[in-house]
Amino acid sequence: MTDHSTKSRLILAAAELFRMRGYHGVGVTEILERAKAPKGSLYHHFPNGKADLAIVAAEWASDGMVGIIDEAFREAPTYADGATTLCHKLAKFFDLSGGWDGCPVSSILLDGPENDAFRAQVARSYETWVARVAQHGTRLGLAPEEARFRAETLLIAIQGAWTLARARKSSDVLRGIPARILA
Amino acid sequence: MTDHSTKSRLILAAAELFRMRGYHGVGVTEILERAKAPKGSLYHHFPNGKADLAIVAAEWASDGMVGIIDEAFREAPTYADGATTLCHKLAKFFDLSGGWDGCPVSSILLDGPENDAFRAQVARSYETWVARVAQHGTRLGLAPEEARFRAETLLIAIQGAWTLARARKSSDVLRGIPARILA
DNA sequence: CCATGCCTAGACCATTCGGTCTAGAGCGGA
DNA sequence: TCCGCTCTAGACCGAATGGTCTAGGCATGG
Repeated sequence: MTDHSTKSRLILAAAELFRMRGYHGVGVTEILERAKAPKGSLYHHFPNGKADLAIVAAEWASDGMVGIIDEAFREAPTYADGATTLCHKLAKFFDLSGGWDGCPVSSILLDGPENDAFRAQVARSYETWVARVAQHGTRLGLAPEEARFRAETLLIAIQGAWTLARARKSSDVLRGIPARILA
Repeated sequence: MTDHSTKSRLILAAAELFRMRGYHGVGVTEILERAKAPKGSLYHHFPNGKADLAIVAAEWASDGMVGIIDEAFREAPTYADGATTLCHKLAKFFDLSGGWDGCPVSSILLDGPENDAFRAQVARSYETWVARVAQHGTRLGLAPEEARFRAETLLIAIQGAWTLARARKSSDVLRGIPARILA
């Protein structure tokens, strides 16, 4: 995905646009324009068109989130430190996007076709994120059960805060999460 | 809105459909079919068409949420009891919808046109809900500041849990909120 | 130096989109 | 009775939608 191949450009463009306006809010031609690719390329790389592309874009975005989680926890001395860093990193990411973007993963959920493949993809992403945060938690000394419980709480709060942040056009609520759930 | 006028039917149909598939995921003709109304009626009652209707539907849904909040807290002996009842009521509502619906308010946010009126409407709804929960909190003995803080935490958690519930097709996570934030 | 893939290119298509417009039903008041 | 107004009714419109299809560029391997 770091390369500049047509396929990569399509995935990147799709992820960016979907997280701004959701699956149905973005037209295929708009994705093509942003990726500077013709229609033929899209349907060559993604035979099922928009739906295929959306799933792959969501997977890519989900992997990105895993990367951010790892970064946040890598040098954290405690679980609370890691969680706090994560919230701040996400707030920064939100600010960079102009205070509007959502995560492509849930954008697809809320907006995509009533397709079980879409729903399942989102569920899988959540599970991956929770597992990853929990893994860092146990590494940092939490009991496995407690780590899992706290990881899920953290991700629930992040998801809710992100939505509120969009409504308010302010990332403050993301930065405020640690004060709420790490008391 | 309890009446069966054409206008009411339009609002209800729009709210139901938007919360299932978001603003762009629903066509005007589909709303018309569900409401059993012709196009002329829509553009008579809502001169700006779909956008107007969406705002009004979101307002209506927001009022419904306020009603649920009041119901949950009306006979609650403590804030924690009220918050717990609220989570269970919402979980039941989620189950009734077949485990798929989101709230129309945030569906519009994530999906609607990049229109500031839409964003502002969502922000207003959140503020109303937080204020209402906080009001019940102070009535039940919390200090105003603490009530506001805990109300916001509760609504953040509900928002996040709702999204996760949709992904998992299970309302369990909504019922589990009290155990996470009322510790 | 041509043959054989992969990939790009974009014209083209049917369908659906949100929205406009004219016509008239139905009703309350003069 | 007939006017005037609100609301219903749906034909109709241009634009945009997602998707298909044929043609050709261009590299690689014989």
